[in-house]
Formats: sequence, structure tokens, C-alpha cells
Amino acid sequence: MNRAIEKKWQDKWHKANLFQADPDERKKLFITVAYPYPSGAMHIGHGRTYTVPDVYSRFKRMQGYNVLFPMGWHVTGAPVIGIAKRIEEKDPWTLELYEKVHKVPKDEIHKLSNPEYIVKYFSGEYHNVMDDMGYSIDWRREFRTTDESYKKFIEWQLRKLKSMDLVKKGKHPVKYCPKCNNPVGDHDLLDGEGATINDLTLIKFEIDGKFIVPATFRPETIFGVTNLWLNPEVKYIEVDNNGETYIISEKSYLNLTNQIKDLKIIGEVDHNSLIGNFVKNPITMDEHPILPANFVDPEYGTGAVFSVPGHAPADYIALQDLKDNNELLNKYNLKGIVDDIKILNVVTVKKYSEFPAKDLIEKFNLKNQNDPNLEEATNELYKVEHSKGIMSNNIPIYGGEKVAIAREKIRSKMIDDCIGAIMYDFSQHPVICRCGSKAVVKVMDDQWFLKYSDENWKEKARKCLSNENIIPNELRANFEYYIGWLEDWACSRRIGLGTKLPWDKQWLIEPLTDSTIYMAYYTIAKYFRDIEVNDLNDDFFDYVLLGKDNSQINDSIDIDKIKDEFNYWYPLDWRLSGKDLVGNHLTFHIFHHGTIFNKDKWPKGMVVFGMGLLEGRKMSSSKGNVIILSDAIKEYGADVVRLFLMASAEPWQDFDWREKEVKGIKKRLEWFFEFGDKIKQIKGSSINLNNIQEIELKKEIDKWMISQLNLRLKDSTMALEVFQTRKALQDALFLLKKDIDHYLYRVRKDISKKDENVVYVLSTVFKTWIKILAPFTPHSCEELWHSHGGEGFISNEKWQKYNPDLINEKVMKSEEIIMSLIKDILQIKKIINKEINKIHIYPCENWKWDVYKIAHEISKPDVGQIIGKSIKENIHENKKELSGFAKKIAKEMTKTKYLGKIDEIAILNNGKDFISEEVSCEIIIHEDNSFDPENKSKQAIPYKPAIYME
RNA sequence: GCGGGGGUGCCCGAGCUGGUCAAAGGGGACAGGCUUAGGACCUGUUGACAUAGGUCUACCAGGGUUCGAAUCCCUGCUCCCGCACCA
Repeated sequence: MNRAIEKKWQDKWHKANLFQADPDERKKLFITVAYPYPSGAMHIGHGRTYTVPDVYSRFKRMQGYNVLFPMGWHVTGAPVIGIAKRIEEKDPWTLELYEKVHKVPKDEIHKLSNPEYIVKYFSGEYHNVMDDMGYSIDWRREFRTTDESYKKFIEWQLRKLKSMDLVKKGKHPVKYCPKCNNPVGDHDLLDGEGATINDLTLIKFEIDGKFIVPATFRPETIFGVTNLWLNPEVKYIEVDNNGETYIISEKSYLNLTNQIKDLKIIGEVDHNSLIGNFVKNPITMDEHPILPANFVDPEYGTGAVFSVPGHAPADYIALQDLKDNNELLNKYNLKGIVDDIKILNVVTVKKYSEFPAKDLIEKFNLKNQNDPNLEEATNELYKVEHSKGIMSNNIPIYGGEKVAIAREKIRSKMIDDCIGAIMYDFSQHPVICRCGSKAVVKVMDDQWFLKYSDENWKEKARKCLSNENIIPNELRANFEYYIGWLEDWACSRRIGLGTKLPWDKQWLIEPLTDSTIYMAYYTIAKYFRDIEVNDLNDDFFDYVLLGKDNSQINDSIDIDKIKDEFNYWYPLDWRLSGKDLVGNHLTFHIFHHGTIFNKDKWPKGMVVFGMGLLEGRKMSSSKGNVIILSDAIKEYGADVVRLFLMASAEPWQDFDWREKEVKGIKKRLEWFFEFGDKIKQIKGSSINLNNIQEIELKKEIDKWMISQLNLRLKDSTMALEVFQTRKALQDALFLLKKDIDHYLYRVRKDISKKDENVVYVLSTVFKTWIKILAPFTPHSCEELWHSHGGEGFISNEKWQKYNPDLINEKVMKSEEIIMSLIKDILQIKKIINKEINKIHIYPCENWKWDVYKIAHEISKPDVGQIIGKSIKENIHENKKELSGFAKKIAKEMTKTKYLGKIDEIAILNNGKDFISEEVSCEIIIHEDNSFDPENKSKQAIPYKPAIYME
């Protein structure tokens, strides 16, 4: 099997337009998989993602469905903008990534400085590699999301949502790079990956008509404030916020100015003039001194901290430090002030003292305010107080209330009373954009949102979800959770490729928003080549997709044909996507279908994919830990790659590309590929799969093979129906291969005699086998089909239905009896370790079968009942023997499946030669116990003949 | 913290609507056959013990339900994933 053969069949499929699907009278099946964002080369992880729908499509096509499997390119979004820029700037890391990992030729790479070229280049690459993989895609429907007609479709969608009042204007905080002038995602960061945005409360402490505004997670601790902290080594400035003057650290200005509009710097402020002075607590109206502490981070919050020594280890310990620091005390003349400070209790927590901060300091053995364990101690206390703390009884209004609840109440009260404000900051510092500058939290206003928080919309989404098959079903709970949890989603962007928001052209539509119902677009995309873009107006889409009668449609368009095609394919039968998209794209997909389309057009199923590992480690292009799909095809061939990806894990599980196992799969496929020639050799002439002469089989072992074949076919088909590609191959490849090996071994004598039964059995197996594997390894199967007399394409053949009548449990049982007899004989031989001359076999006596039958009817290992009933029915005279056997059968029946009485003598005679050969000893089969010197014949139980060796 | 999913033999992994489970299949290791040799292929072994097909110990740990538990229930330990404006 080589690339040339694969190419040959790909060309033939292409020339025959085999996978172009148009509406007809057959039952349809419409399957889509998330279109790729082509910003790099396709790797084996992508290979798995796109092979699954292909296998399923091919399977369903063979079952007689009219299958539509289309593909498009999601090129909207921002990442390529950054990539292009970095290429332009000749960033070495990016250049190397694209040369070495994505394998872009040297003379192409400079062209990638154009983002449009990047997506053009890689979508072309993807298309080629998908062809090389043999995917059965209807390419007439291919598109990019920047096509003008697609933009028309998206504009229609957004206007539709707006008319339903599901779009609104608002503001929200994002990670933002002031230099790039754009929001940044985790993948855009040099440093600070995983940083989240925290919600803080700014509280205004007045001093001489100005305000120091510490930021806090815990506004409820305002009741325990003893002092404020400023860092004497930090530069502070005064800024004007709408007429109020704030004192903040210089370093926090950058962040704050992105959150508060028109924040103006007034000038520097000398903190020496502040330390030692007093501020007013806006809630308690107490006066608190301002004290120096070097643990205060000028970049976090506003560079000021309010001190709650009872409940914050840092504050407590800083206070101790200060008391011991005469130099500082003298410098600012603080001695008396510090001595006057009385630590306050605010929150009560079980198992903690009045001042939990002190407990934590002792627990972590903290030495001073620069102790590295301080953060951990702080986190622990914050967590405990939040989850288990109660506001102490001496606290006005909120005393006795849970901390978590009081916190929210106090916060909103402060905001309402204008003594507090919301501020955002990162959970960790620093956060650095790829461009090298510091990122900030920016509050975006003027932003457009989709109202996923809308309860009515959520309800529709839930209904839509309940209508769907989810594979694997465990994820259903996840989807439900996400539907409930989703809040309004910012759907507009400043930077990137994409469609402009139709009513506010300064904004681009965000890429997760322009990819929610595009599956509908596939159904009609092939018509757009011949339609003027301007004719794709809202009336057009309303008519085609929603069935609304509208007049503003160009007469020259055969609109009903287009509409009929959409209605033929929709609803979507299966949507496939990665598990990382469960919480956004797939959930959005549900939301949008739920509200835009009628119930009869709601999607019917989703399959969610796991991730890819490489030799046990997570695959990642940016870290270079990937195998590019085209390389894998070059090395192993498409069929091997396909087969491995489908066999190593179920679609929703993580798969692990291990070279050794890939090679194992390759050998398997080779064995299968040579199987036809093997039959040819046995037969002595070529085989004709199109015309296999029927023979009535007599021998058990031949029937056994046909039985196994049908069993494997059945299990495999059932697995494939629900996307269990691994299980399907487990049955269709590994287990069937094992059966065939066993059969070949069993009939090895007949093979040399060119037995016609064997030839018939093997040909039948081969023909079916090609069909079951055709969805997985289509190239190999076409080639085999073609070279062994099959007519037409195997891709067009009817799927082989299993025949339940041929799955013969008794035949399987008889083979089992023979094999376990051999095993037992060998085991006994090994144990007794004596020279054996003859082996006598005794079948089970009739009365024991009767007892077994009774036991089976009782269907419980209830010895008493079995004996009772047997005696009543007069089954055996010897009561002692009967009860002994009843005990035995009670135990045995839980281990064996009861199939009724079978003719053991016939089975044994049939297998006699084989047994004899396997155990290298003469075998004598007795019909009674007339020769039984050691009384071994009594050992026999149903399905387990007795053995006597001499 | 919130939500979801796990912990099986040397490794990966099936089983998990209770009995046919000492536990599929693959990979690895070992032995035999074939072969000039190696590779490939085929057969067997891969928890312990055993002079008659058996017994014992086992599916994270502990407890329970049951005639019977890898499978059901409880407790503990532990691992993985998602938590957003980003494809």
C-alpha cells in the first residue's frame, strides 16, 4: 500500500463526483465538524477531529443515506493579525515556529506578514491535506468566513438578533494591551498566563478634602480598620477624577486610567507629608493614622492598603515590624500613634481566636512582612473567613450575618453612597503582552453584547438542548450548567478579520458570534457563486431559512430551489467539536438555533472530542510538540493514520499518538491487505468477490467462523452508529482478526487440501471485512475490492447487514468446549507431570443436564431448591450423588451461560483429531463409563466433559 | 471556590444496567514453532500456590448492602478538565 494507490483512488472519487450530495428521494444525513481556523499547519490532532465525521459519513453513505459532509474555513478573528505583525517584525520565535513546525517554505514565509495571506495559505494547505486523508467532503460548498456572501449572512443573523432585542450596549473589563490598543487573550501573553481579573472595591478615605482610595477584596473589614499603609519607597501622585482628588501610586495610574474615564494627573505628592497624618473612615467615621509599610505593592490596586490587623496577617505583622523599627518610628514621629492602635475584631470563625491573623502567623511561623509564606497564610484566612465567617455581634447592622452575604451588601451600599467604587486588577503580576509591554485591565464601554443572560433565551436554549443527542451523554450536565452560567457576551471587536456590525461599523463581529449557525449556510453555499452579493438581502435569508414570505428578492434567482435544498438538509443531524468549545461555541450554537430557528430546525446531536497527546504528553504547536498530519501521511500512508486515530481512543477521549502502536496498526493493516492473496493461494485461483458460490456448511468450525463474523459485524455496526470508532475497530479489526487466526489454525490441515468450504468461508469473511473497514481505510478497501473482482466503488457498496440467524450460540459453545478441554488437559498434564499414553473423554450424563435445566429455571444458586425440585421430578436415584452435583451446578451456573442440552459426543468426535494433535496424545471418546478405572467420568458436568489420563 | 469527569494487572485501556471476571484488546516482556540468522508471521506464558481441570489473593483505602461486588451505597485520600470575551 503506498501513496500512489491512495492518490489513484482519491482521483477516481473526485472524477466520479462521489461525495457531491444533492437532495434526492433518499433519507438524508447532514453532519458538520467545527471548521478550522487556519493559522498553522494541520497536525494529527486535527486529523482525528476530521476523520471521525468522514468515517461516519462513509458508514452512513453505505447504509443508504444521502450524506452531506461539507467544510469551510473560519478565518475571522484576531490571532493572524498578531502573527502577521510578528512575521513582519521578523520575530525569531515566530519565524522558527512557522519554518520548523508549520513547515512553510522559505520563499513563502515573508508573505505571511499579510494576515489575509496567512489564512489563504493555510486554508489551501488544509484543503490539500484533507484530500490526502481521503475525506469524503462535498467541496462545492467550501467557503471562507470573509467571503462577501458569508458576511451578508452574518449581517442578517445579527440584525435578526437585534430585532429580537437580544443585543445591547454595555461595558465590561478585559485584559488589554495599551500599546497594541487591543484586548489580549491568554495566548497573546508573554508572561502572566492564567491571570484572572479580580473584582475589587475602592474605598475613599478622606484627608484634607482629598481621598486615599485603597482597593480591597473584603469591604466588610472596613469595621476593623486601624490605619492605612503607604509604601515609603513608592512614588505617589494626585489625580483628578471628575472633580475629586485621589491619591494613588504612580504605577497604578496606567491600570486605573483604563478603567476610569478622564482620569487626569494633577501632580506628585510627597508621602512624607502623609505618613503620620490621619484619614477618616467613611463608614465608622473614625480617624486612622497613615503608616509606612514596604509590603505594599505599588502595582496592585492603587498602591494603598487599609490595615485590618485582626484579620490580615500582613497587616498584623507589618504593625509588629513597625513597633520594632525605631528608626522609622522616629523619622515620622509615630511612637505614640502606634502605641495607641487597638486591634479590632470584625469576623468570628469557629476554631479561630479573636484575631485570626495572629493564629495564621503562628501556624505559618511568619517572621516579618517580607516572609515568602505570607501570601499563602493570607489566602488561607481569606478563604476561611469568606466561607465560614460570621460578622461579629458588635458590628452594627451586619452583626451575625454571614461574611459572604454581608460583603455584597456593604459593597453595594458603598457604591450607592459614593464612598466606594469598583476597580479591577489582575490576580497576579506582571501580565505582559507579546509585544513586550504591560497589560492592564481596561473597562470597555460602548461595547455590544449578546444577552445570553436573558432568561427567555436561556429557556429556549435548554429546550433545544433537551432535544439533542449528546455524545458522550455525561456532558449534558455540563451544557446545562453553561447555559445557566453564561452572562452577556461581548460580541464586538476592534481588531481582526471579519464582518462589520451592520448598525455600528466601527465594530467587527467577534469570531465566536459569527460561527453559531453557519451550518445552515453550507446547505445553500453552492448557489452563491451565481448570485450577486447585493441580492443576498435580509428578505432572501428570511425566505430561504425561515420560510417568511417577502417581496424584495431578485426574480432571476430560483429561490424556491434554494429554499428546498435548505429544508432538505436542515436540521443538522450531528455537530462535532472539541471539548474545549463546550462552554462557548457549542453552547452558543444551541442558543442561536434555539432563538432564530423553529423547533423543527433545531440541531439533533452533538459529539464532543477529546484532545491529542503525543507519546503521553500534551500536543501543542507553539511548543513544537506535534506531528504535522502531512508528515504522518508521508510516513505511514493515510489509511494507517486514519486507522490509528480511530482505533486508539473513542472520539471523546484523549488519544495518544505512540509510534510503537502506530507501527502495530500498520502491521495489522498490511496483514488485512494481504489476506486476499492468502485466500487466492489456498484456492489456487483468483477470487471473485462479486460472485461467491454459496455452499451449505457442515462442519462446526466453518459455522463457527461465520458465526463470529456476524457477531463482530453486529457489534461493530452498533458501535459505529453511536460514534464508538474504537469499539467498532476493536470488533472489526482486532477481535475479528483473532477469530480468523484461530480459524486458520483450526483448519490448517484442510487448507493444504484446498478445501472448498474453507475457501468459501474465507472469501465470505474477506468480502464482509472489506466492507466493515471501508469507512476507516477507504483506499485500501477500494484497492482490495477492485483487485479481487469487486465491481464499482466499495464506497458505494451497500453496508453488510449482520444476519442474526448465523450468530449461533451453540456452535460457539461447542468450540469453547473443545478449546477449554484442550486447556484443561494441558494444565492437568503439567500438574501431574507424568508420562501420559492415552486420554479418555466422557460426556456428561443425561440426568445432570436435567438438574442443570432445573437450576436454570430457578435462576438462583439456591442448592436447596435445586435438590428439592430434582427429587420431586425423580431425576436421579442416588440422592447423595444428586445433592453433591446440585452443589456443584449451583456454583457452575453463575459462571456459564445456559444454552440447553447439546450433543457433546458429536462435538467431541468432531474435534477429536484437533484435540489429539494439540495435546500430542491419543484421544478416546467414550459414550458410557464401561471403561473408567479411576471413576473419573463422574467429574463430567454439562459443557465440561470428564477427563481420564493413563 | 463553583461545575464536570476519573482512580483497573509492567504501560495504555475495556468492563462498571452485580454472577459467563484472574478481568477484553493493544503495547511491552518471556518461551516455542517457522527461518541460514534477524525481522515478519503463528502458538503459548505474563498475581501466587497446586501430582486431576482446583485453591487463595486481587480492580486507590476503609466500611456497608447481597447467597454473590471491579461493578450498588457511604466515608476518606487522590488525579484530571472548564471557569470566558479567546480560537
